[in-house]
Amino acid sequence: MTDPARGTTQRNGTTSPRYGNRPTMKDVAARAGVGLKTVSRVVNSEPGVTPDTERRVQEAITALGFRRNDSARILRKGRTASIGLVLEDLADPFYGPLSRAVEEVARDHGALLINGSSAEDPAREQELVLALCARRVDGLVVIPAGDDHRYLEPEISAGVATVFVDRPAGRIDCDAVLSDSFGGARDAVAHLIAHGHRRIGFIGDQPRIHTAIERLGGYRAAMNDAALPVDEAWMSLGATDPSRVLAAAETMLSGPEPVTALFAGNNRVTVTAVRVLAAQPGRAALVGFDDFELADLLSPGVTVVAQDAAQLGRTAATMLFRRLEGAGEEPRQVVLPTRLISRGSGEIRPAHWS
Amino acid sequence: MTDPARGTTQRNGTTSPRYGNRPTMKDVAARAGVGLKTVSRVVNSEPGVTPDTERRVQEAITALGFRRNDSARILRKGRTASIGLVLEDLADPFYGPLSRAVEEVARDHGALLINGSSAEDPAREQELVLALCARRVDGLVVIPAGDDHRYLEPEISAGVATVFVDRPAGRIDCDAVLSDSFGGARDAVAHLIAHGHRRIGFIGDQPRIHTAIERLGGYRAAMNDAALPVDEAWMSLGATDPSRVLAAAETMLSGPEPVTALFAGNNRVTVTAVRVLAAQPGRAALVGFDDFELADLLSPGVTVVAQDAAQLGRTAATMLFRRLEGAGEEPRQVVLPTRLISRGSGEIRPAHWS
DNA sequence: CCCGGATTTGACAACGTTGTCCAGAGGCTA
DNA sequence: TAGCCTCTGGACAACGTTGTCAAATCCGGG
Repeated sequence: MTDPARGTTQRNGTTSPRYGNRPTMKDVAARAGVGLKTVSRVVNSEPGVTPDTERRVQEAITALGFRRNDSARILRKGRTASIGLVLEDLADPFYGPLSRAVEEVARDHGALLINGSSAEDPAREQELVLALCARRVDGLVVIPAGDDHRYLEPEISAGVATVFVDRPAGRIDCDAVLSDSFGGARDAVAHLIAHGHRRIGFIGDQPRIHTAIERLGGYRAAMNDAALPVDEAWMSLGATDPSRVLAAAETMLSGPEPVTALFAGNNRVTVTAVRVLAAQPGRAALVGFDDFELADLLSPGVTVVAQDAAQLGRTAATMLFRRLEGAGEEPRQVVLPTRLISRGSGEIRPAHWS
Repeated sequence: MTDPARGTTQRNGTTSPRYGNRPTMKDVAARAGVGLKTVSRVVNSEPGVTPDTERRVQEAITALGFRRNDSARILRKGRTASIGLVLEDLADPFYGPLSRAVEEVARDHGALLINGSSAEDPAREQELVLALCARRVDGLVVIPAGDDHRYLEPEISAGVATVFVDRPAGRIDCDAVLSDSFGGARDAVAHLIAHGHRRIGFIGDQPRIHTAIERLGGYRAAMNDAALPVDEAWMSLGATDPSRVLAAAETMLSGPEPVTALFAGNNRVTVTAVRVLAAQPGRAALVGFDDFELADLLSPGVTVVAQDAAQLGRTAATMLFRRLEGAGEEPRQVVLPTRLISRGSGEIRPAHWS
């Protein structure tokens, strides 16, 4: 036995398929009584094969249950027709539609999608990205967890098309598709101010994350535009697990001068905030970043700054394939607008996003 | 030029990396002044290399930006360390956690996950599955759209470990992990009957889909157990897009003898039903199959039959890897229980699932 | 009936890696 | 110092496919 990783018995010259030892073009060729290359031609629908020969080959393929081994094909051709998507957590309702949109664009280009969750851990992000590069994916869509992506430089200059989404790349110059976090946050807080709120709290993601900082900036800008003071105690950045958010919200909502409104920095924070406020007697107002299902059916409805996750994914994937098709332009940054969907009580209820 | 698919210029004997023409172990070996196999040994941390030699190789690897080509490795070793997951729609909140759970188990086994959405189209399911087989994934987790999977027979007997989830395979004998749709549905409807309802409507997925039939069966069983008559007009199976569900619900809720309660066959139906009922003056009761975020904060809270999507995925992936590790047992079918979470007004509100 | 050109076919190398196996260097014992 | 053993390193084939190129075959026209 020459290779213990393969089937139970070594090849013995017959063409019968064996468990774990799939038939190859060579087997098909032998069975059809033709040359190896002729099988390849039939499999790839290349011209120059007589109908009679083709029939014989097709019969052999069916009889043996042959299926082309794409690993070998990929090795030979140099393109894998697959792209990688690294995001934070596939289970998060924000990333599902994004992922699906990327997949749809990939499909239009005949590519498969390899998916990985970084769990917001920079080391795991890097590990995943490099594993994908070793697989020689043609391109990468990355929602970064870390803030230093110099490790990607050799890959990119070796031709791996790369687009960052939701957050820009750190310390390298690279394509990116972002939402207007700053503008969206400013709109959200301005909305609260317009409704008479003066003491407004912001609960956001960890300060390591770009969008968290941008949204905090938008919050500050809106308060500043309205000449309102900002108390340090009104701003809380950190993990988005329910316990942390709950604690932060309760602190802001208690004390001698509690906030009268909360601005939640992303969908997970918003959901926890909804729960906290539902349990409070004198309900504070709430605006959340990211829309979510049934937000309009809660009472009161939750006003949100909506970003179109699917559009983010679609745009990124489209940029990626354009780059793969050869355009060697400078890296671009695309910023998509957000949309304030007002659902405060007494206001009209617009249709749910999408 | 021997191969136009590769870089802009043919290899010329130097070892410098070139755009689209990555360095190989051969290049590293030349630069480090060692043999090819020695580089392989260093890359794979195999024993039998002196520290000095190893250092020289490592330097060459770094200098050239070498990264092992896993396509070649896969071809040689016969295992891809990747599994495929074919589901209906990654954007559906039911599949996100499931997918994540599969990924997590795969990760524990050092495997990557290739993801594809069938869009509930049997042809697309087959196309995806076969594309994954051509990539020689080690295993497949399939949420089937079609009902005839004989096309998978050659693949399975060639060693592709396959587990079906949520719905059983059609016309082949194969591992499957299911939720107790029948029992869950019966519990749901029994719950409504216990609360005094006599005319109960069921809106479910297309009759082609196994779970839809099972849940309809559970509905019938519960009605039958209570000796209640069932009107044909109370049962509607079909696509789960909002317009169809809306029409079905409105028909059931109108007329001389409207239903007083609805049982929704899955999460998408439930969401639409919530909207319909919210717009109705005399609110009918609602129980839904599948739990959803914030179901408890709607008023009234929505009682659901919860299935643990993550647990489905985890179980399936675990079975898959066990099979890969060699156990050649008979195909097994695992049925996971569902859990009725009662949230009707006036009742206690248990914590949200998970 | 034979020649020229077009068409069909197959032998062979290459893609980049890993498994096998052998050669050479170095150390130890007798 | 011969003989043996261990350790390190490298040559080579193989994985299954596709691109190149040349050989074989066929056809019609002169």
